[in-house]
Amino acid sequence: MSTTPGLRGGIERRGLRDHVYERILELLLSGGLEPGARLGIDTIARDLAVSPTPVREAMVQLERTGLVTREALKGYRVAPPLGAPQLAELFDARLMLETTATRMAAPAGPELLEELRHAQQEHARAGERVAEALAAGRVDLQLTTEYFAADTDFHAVVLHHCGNRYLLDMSETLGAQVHRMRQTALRGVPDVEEAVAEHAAVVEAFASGEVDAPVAAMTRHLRNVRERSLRLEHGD
Amino acid sequence: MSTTPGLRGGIERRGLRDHVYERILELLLSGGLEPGARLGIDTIARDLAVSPTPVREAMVQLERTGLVTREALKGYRVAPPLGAPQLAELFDARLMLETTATRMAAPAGPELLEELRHAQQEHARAGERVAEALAAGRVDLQLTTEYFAADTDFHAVVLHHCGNRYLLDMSETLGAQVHRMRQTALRGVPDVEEAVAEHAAVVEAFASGEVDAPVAAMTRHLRNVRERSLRLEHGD
DNA sequence: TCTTCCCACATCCTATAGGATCTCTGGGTA
DNA sequence: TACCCAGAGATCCTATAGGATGTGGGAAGA
Repeated sequence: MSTTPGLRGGIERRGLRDHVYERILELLLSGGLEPGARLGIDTIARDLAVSPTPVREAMVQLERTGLVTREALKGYRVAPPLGAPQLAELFDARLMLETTATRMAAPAGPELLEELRHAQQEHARAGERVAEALAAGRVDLQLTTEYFAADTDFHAVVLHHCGNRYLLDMSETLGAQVHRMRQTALRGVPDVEEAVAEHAAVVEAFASGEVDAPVAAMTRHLRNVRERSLRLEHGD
Repeated sequence: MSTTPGLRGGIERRGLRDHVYERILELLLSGGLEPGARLGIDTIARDLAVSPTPVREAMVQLERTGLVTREALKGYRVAPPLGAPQLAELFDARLMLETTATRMAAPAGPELLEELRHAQQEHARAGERVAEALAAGRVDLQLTTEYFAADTDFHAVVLHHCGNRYLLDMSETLGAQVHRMRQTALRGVPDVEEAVAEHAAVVEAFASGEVDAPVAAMTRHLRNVRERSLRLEHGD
C-alpha cells in the first residue's frame, strides 16, 4: 500500500472521548442546565449511545476546566454559579493576563494588525445586529451568543500573538470561567457601544506603533468592563 | 512483557483514581523516566495491580499538566524536554504571575510574614546542607530535591496569600513545568548563596510595610534566576 | 408525632473480554 | 542493496457485567 504524495498527514485522528468531550462542553456552555444538576455517567452514555468509559474520561477533562465538580462515589454535577468574590478575582486575573500579553505583542506586526482589524470588524457587526434587535424590542439569544463569541475572538487575537504558549493556555482555561460569568452575571444584553469603541481604541493604539499605548488602551477597556459588569451586578 | 521501573507493588483499594494519579505523578517528578518513554496503560495497570480504567482516568488528568503527551490510538508518552524558547516563555510567565501576586499580597499581614520567615529559614537550612555536601565533593540527589522543594514552598507562600484562586491555580499548573525545567536545564547544583540572599531580601521588603519594595525585590530575584539559569544552560 | 432503623433501588466504581489499530520482523522483488 | 509487503504480536479503545457505595421511602418504637 503506497502512500500518495500530498495526502500524508493532515487528518487528525481523534478518539471517541474527544467527541464526547466536545458534546458535553457544548451542552454546558449553551447554558441549558441549571447549576448543581446531576451529570450521571450512565445517563449521558445512553443519550450519546456510547459506553461509560469515554464519558468518564471526558468528565475528568471537564473537571479540570472548573465547569463540573466531582464528589467521590457520588458523581458529577454542574458547577455552582460564580460568587461575587470569584467574579472580582476573575477580572483581576484577566487584567493581568491580557495587559501582559498586550505588552508582549506590542509593537504590532502587520499580521497582528490585520487579524485585529478583522476581528474588530466582526465584533462591530455583531454589535450592530444586537443593537438592532434590541431596538426592535427583541432579545435574541442567538445574536447575543455570536456577539460574545466575536468579543472573545478579538481578545484571543492578542493572546495568540504574544508569543507565550503558557499565557495562551492560561487564557483558554480562564475562558470557560468567563463564559460562565456571562451566563450568570450578565443576563441582559451588554453595553455594545462602549465595548466596540474601546476595542477600536485598542486597534488604533496598536496601529500607532507605540509600545505603551496598547497596554494603556487594553487596561482602560478591561477596567471599564469590570465597572459596567459590577454595576449591572449590583442592581438595575 | 516489560514492567515500568518504580511502579512495582500494589496500591490501596480506596480512592483508586487519585492514588494512581499520585503514584504516576510521583514517578514522573522523580525523573526516573526518559522523555519520550512509553507509558502503556496495561503495563501500568499490571504494575499497580489495578484495572486499566482508573489508570486511564489518571492519564487524562496528567495530560492537562503537560507532563505527558497523548496520541490517539498510539498511547501516552513522557513529554519531551523543554526547549530554549519554552524555557524563556516559562520564565516570563512566572515573572508575570509572581510579581502580580506579590503586588496583591503587599502590604503583608502578620500571618504572611510569619509563614514567609519560616519558609525562608527552611530554604536557608536546605541550602546549607547542599553547600556542605558540595564542599565535601558529593552531589546528593536527595538534598538537592529537598532544596528545590523548599524553594518552591517559599514562592508558594506568596501565591497562597495573594487572595486570587485563579492565580494560585495557574501557578500550580506551571509548577509541573518548572519542575521539569529543573530536571532538564539544571543538571548540577544551583547557586545556593544568591538565591538565599535574594529570598531574604524579599522577606525584608515585605517586612518594611511598603507596597513597591516587595514587588521590586521579587522581580529582581526572578530576573536573576533567569540570568543564572540561561548562563548555566549555554555552557559550563 | 417524631425519631430511628432497615431494606430496596439507583448510581458509581472496578474488572474482564473482544474488536480495531499500530509496530516490528522477516521474506520477496526490482 | 534498497524497497515493498505480509503476518504475528502487542497495545489501545470500547463494550458489557458484577461488586460496592450512596440514597430514599416505609415501618417500628418511643
